[in-house]
Amino acid sequence: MTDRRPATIKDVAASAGVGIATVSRVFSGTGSVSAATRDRVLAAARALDYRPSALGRGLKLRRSGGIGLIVPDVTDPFCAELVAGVLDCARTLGEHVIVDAADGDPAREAEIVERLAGQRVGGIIAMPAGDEADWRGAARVCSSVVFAGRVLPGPPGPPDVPDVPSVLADDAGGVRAVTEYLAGLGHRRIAFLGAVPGGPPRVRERAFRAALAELGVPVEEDLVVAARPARDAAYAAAAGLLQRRGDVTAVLAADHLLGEAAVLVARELDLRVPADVSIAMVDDVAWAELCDPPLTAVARPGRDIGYRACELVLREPARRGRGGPVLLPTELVVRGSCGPPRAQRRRTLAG
Amino acid sequence: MTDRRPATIKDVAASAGVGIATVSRVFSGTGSVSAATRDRVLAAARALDYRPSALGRGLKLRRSGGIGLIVPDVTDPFCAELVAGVLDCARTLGEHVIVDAADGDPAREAEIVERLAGQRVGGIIAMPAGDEADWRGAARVCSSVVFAGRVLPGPPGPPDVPDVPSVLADDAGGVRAVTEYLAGLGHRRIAFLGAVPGGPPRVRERAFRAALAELGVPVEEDLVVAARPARDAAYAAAAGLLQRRGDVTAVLAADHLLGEAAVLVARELDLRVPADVSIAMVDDVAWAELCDPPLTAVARPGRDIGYRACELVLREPARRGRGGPVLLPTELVVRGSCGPPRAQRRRTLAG
DNA sequence: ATGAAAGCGCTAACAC
DNA sequence: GTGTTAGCGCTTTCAT
Repeated sequence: MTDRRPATIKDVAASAGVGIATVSRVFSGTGSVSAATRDRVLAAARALDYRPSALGRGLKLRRSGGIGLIVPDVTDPFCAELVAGVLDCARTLGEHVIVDAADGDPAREAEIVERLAGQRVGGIIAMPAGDEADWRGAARVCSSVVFAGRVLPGPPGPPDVPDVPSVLADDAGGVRAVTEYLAGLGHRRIAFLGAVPGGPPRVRERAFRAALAELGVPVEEDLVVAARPARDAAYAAAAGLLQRRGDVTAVLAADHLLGEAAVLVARELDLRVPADVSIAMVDDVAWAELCDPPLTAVARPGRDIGYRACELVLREPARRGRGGPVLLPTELVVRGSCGPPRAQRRRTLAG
Repeated sequence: MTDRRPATIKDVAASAGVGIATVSRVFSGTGSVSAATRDRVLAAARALDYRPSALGRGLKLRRSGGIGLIVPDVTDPFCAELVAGVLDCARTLGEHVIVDAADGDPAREAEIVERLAGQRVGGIIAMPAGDEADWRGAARVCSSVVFAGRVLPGPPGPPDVPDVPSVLADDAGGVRAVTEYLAGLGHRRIAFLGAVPGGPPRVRERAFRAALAELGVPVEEDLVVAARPARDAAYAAAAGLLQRRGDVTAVLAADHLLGEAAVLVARELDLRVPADVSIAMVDDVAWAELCDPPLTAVARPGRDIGYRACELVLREPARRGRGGPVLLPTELVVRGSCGPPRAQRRRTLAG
């Protein structure tokens, strides 16, 4: 059984006794073909197991179609949801998706963009790791780029990269909601476990401060800590915080890694949740519901973000980022990890 | 600023004052070019922001390169790890990966295969949902297909689809290890929460039975239950089991959905873990460590499986599935959710 | 070492 | 309605 090469349009044309243009018309749906001819062509194609080559078509049309998707890490639950959303939308629209993970490394991200450009993808969706400089070139390389779930780091005020639209979760709204919830429970010494400066723009931290200010609760700088986005750093930050300030009654973690760290440290310190400390976090990952007590969290619509971004990149390549980022609503999922604050407490790590 | 079309090899040739063949040679590394000429070409290319079109190259070479990856669900932690592994390997080898999710639907899976074939990918890696019939055609459509992390359902004995290699976790070994561990703790009434018949071949269940038999522990049919792969079905199965048989001292869940259900049901029934029931599961997902007590689990090397599958599909398209599936070792991660059995117990769901 | 030319499989004008 | 033809951007003999 020799592995013969795939049938081409020419084979089908010959076998059906028609010209190749007719075959093309049948498969691309363009032009008009008589029903009889169409049937003959279809029959021949089926017999030959013919499948139009996206390569030939793409070359002629000078675009391969398809979109590129760059995330930091496909195993991160939020990224995975976002990927799933993009896949859903692309499938609906009949496009394929080339996925790659940049692991937060701008250089690797740049390489991926380069490869995607070589593939002549129709658009790129990215949760960017690099900064403005890294993406300035990329935007030129591909007709349409959209950022999803995250924007470029940089000064708070101005837009990120000119003309790159983005679709994001309303993090500020989510953080405000959970902060108000915590304050409403009676908390006054709320700690914020956030990401390091220099990383993505700290909209969560800013929203936290703003919410506190609005509620008339003074912000204690000592309670706002930042960690690098890694498990050990997150744990260290959480441990440092909870040991240093035995009087915090609630911890708001800015992402699921930080939330995990908070839960682990609380357990290590024999702090009961929520009796001794309330814990809440951004990102409603699967374990939030499984842990004991289940964790109150701000759910970001990762799937919707991906879907929307894909729509943007595929359907509206013209309209570029006009009107600022698309903000999708978050939802505060209240579970058992937050309660009213308790009298002063002071603990240190055992051992 | 007009969005002019990308530079072609012809533009570069003209700009560098050489023939297009020379430019081709420079970029494909084939043939020999004088250093001086190479530099001129490179300079011209840089100036024009030239990037070879994978389309043109692919058409000429009659293959687009790249590989297709089909999983049931990218948000499933195991699938995500597998995807990450494939991505790692493909990146190393300079190939791109088209990913799509079939959601366990054979029809959707077939469509995806069809699309990938149209893209003329160099190979396909799949965690298959369909059965032998569905894949018989696919294998013909693409020169190299490999199954990863799962094989086709079907009769236990014979190979699955002729000539389709596969790389799998050693599930049987993992289940045997955890079963022996449980038995070693003193458990005699161990329940098995598995997948429905008709789904993937029940190697876990078979391994469980075999291990029990080997240990001289009689298998009670009543303690071996199966659920459809969905949260509600898993929960129902776990609840039914634990209520019906208040005397089980340990539960072995065949995947993380089932494990989740077991944990939730145990909590609902006010069963202390591991004092009242020990719980262990296959799949060492993130929450296993976060839940209280942390769950003992069989870790499957999802990432390695993906990596290996990618190597197989890319490097050894010739050697097709000779010597049966590649089996990668699992690891029993012992945490706090299993302990010695306790005296008889009898509980029912409150309300 | 380098250039000219022939296609790879397809679509889009343009004839008929 | 249908066939013919000219490329799309590239690799690859085959000359030079």
